[in-house]
Amino acid sequence: MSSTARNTTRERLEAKDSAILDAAEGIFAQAGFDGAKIADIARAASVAEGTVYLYYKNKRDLLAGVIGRFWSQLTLGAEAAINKEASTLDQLEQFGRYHLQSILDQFDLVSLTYRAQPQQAQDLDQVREYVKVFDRIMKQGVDRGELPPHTPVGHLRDVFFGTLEFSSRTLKLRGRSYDHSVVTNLLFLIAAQDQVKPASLETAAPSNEDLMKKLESIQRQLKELKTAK
Amino acid sequence: MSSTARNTTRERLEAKDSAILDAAEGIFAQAGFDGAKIADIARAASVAEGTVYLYYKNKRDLLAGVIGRFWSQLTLGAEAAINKEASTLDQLEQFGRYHLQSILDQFDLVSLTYRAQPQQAQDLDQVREYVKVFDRIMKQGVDRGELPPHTPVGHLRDVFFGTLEFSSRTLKLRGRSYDHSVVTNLLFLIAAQDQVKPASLETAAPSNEDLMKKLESIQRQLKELKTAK
DNA sequence: TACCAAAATGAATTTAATTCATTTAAAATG
DNA sequence: CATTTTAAATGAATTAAATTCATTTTGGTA
Repeated sequence: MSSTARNTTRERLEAKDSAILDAAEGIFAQAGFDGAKIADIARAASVAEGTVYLYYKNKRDLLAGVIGRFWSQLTLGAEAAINKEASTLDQLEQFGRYHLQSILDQFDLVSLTYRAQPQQAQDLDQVREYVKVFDRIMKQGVDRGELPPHTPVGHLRDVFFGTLEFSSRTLKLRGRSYDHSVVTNLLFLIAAQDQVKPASLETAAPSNEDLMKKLESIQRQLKELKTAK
Repeated sequence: MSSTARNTTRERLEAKDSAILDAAEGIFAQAGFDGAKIADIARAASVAEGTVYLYYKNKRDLLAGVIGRFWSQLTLGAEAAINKEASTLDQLEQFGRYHLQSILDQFDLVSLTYRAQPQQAQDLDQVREYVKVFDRIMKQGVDRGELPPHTPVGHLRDVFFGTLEFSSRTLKLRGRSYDHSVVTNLLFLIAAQDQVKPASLETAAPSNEDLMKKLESIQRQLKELKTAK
């Protein structure tokens, strides 16, 4: 067997695998897991039903293949969408925008990601890779001194992905499309957490606005007291 | 047919419906949607397979029944867990704690809620009712002046539920149990937003009415602090 | 007690995933 | 290039489980 021949064979097999994944992705997205029939997927991929089972152990495994490929591609896209020279907050904004747009575009596939208990732990490997994009941005932010050293990255990760996913559901439910204010608000929330507030300069007789600021400051302190207990 | 007899009959039917839901809840939670067999559910409920179909059109509809009941009960529990006299942030903390604890306890059922595209829009009615608990707390907060009038309730709702659900997934994934710091961190984020207003949002000069509301809020919080000691 | 209608049953049907004996195509051999 | 060997593909047969429905049972009413 020549090396050329082996390559050709492997390429042919990979092309068929791709065709099956493409077909499955379309049918799963359109019909959901239960609604998708292997017979339809096989027909769409121009192979026999039995052939699907040479590439994937069963229907669940086929779905895992589709989902895995989806998140891998998302990771590549995210890395391309983020400018590593930009400030941490800018990078988070780029990533947030990319993420929201992607999960809205491919809402049906994303929904299938979290169906039931993933049987195999490694079913979610590619999702974990994707999540690391966030972790890298945050780590860089801390290293650069743009984020405080105590930044709770783990918590913020859940805030980031949880908020964007629920926002995408809300948008879909209301039949609306990408809304940048979702990302803006989220970033504002994350940024506000570390905000250092400058002391205000006192000059003339206090206005109502000044009074309000003073009251707000008292309220802040009260809240801190309560949080502390 | 006497009214008493009719009641007895209805009660008997409702008891059977309950038995089927109980059985289904257990089997679905344990085996997932695909793994759950109607035959097993029927056996666990001590009815024939065919009987299940007198109460529910099909397997999907049965799952919807289980999920709907679950969220209805959660709504009742939430309302009991929240002290309506407490400050907005305290109520949010009570709700957040209750929510995280509940979805961790019944993680498998919660996961089934979002499986695939819900065919019927009204499949999520009970989830919507549950979400209104959050909206009511926020509305009260704005009315009382404890939250600024421009508070983006819709966005914060997605932050609240999204963060808690993703946090619960993270905790489960790592084999950990309820962690109060998740709720504390989330509340801190929400509170911080309330303190620091985005530069883009112009705030009108506060009226005396605003000042009075703020003072009333502070007074309420002081009372709570005193009671706590 | 006898009758009727509602409720329940479980065997039969249907649908769709999965298997596997057979065929076809590709690679290695000489 | 013809032959053998191995890998890949096929689709009919098998299996598993949801759903249906003809029949039986039950509870209420007269």
